[in-house]
Amino acid sequence: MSGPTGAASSAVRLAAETWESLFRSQVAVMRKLQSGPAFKTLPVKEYDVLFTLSKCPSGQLRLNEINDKVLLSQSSLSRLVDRLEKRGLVERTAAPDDGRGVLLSLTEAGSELQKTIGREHVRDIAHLVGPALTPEEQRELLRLTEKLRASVAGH
Amino acid sequence: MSGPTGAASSAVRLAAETWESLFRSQVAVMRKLQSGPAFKTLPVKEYDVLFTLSKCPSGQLRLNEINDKVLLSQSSLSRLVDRLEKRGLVERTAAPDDGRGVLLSLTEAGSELQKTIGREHVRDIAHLVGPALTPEEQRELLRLTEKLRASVAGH
DNA sequence: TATCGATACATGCAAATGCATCTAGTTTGA
DNA sequence: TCAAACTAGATGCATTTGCATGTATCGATA
Repeated sequence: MSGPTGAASSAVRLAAETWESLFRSQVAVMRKLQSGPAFKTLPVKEYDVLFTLSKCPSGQLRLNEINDKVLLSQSSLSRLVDRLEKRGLVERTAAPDDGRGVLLSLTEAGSELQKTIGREHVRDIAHLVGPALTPEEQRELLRLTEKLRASVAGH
Repeated sequence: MSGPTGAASSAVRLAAETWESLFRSQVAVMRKLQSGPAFKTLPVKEYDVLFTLSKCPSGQLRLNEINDKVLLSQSSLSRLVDRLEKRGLVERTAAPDDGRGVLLSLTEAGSELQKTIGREHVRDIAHLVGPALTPEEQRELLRLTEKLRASVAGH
């Protein structure tokens, strides 16, 4: 048996290995997904913004809310939205309650494109994840990652 | 009860939601990690290459092997290695068995820097993951993500 | 063994990204 | 109530990234 130091160190090691495994699995899956034909017309990061908007009940999100969901700097998101707007897929609106804020919403074309890519994307995901894990395992993975995300978000 | 179509669609939905949750948790954790002081001196992606080399038993890896672990195009990795080499952290060597190949290895300075950053990085991970999940949950998450990664890798 | 396709890595170049900074609007508190 | 500190988002600029392509080597086949 190791003493307290050994126990603490093994807890640290477990956390590190868990994160490493989560990260590498994300890389492996993402690599496959983004190489699919669905993302020839629109990069994954841009699709992700359309997707996030499509899932939001009000249909509108502040840029800083979107920024929380995406691994991009504030300025990069601003310019990514520029590109989406130039393509007519999203619309910027002044936030009614905050003069500094910008609300983003999907245009009709943006919504259509999201659905089109989304259908294929979801199929690709199912082909990768479905054979890898049983439904119970998927539910458990969903639960654990959601728990982790919630804990980290509440920093 | 829904018929076969309903069952299939719910399996697809579960896979999609699982992936979405895995992805968002990765984003949340990575965001925290990369904003830490450990990565002021070296970007996370560059650290990841040093780390990968440090874990490899032979101490040498082919560029294409590293490329499998990292979410970067081949050309981006090539230039990332240029930067590491310019800083004296890694060394390129011709692969003995394949005239096209390049072996990468850590220099002494690279190994030192990896250890220094790594110690702090591991601590940061433990502070994020440790409070979020019990050790059993972490082990299960590790198992599930590794199973997923292995399945996806074997395409 | 000469040829043709595939693989490993590098490089030119246009596009995307992040840092620092700017502007404008909001909140705080003396 | 007004100045100072703070927040949301945009922009200049240097760095990083990916796509397309180039060069060299490898492997299979005829």
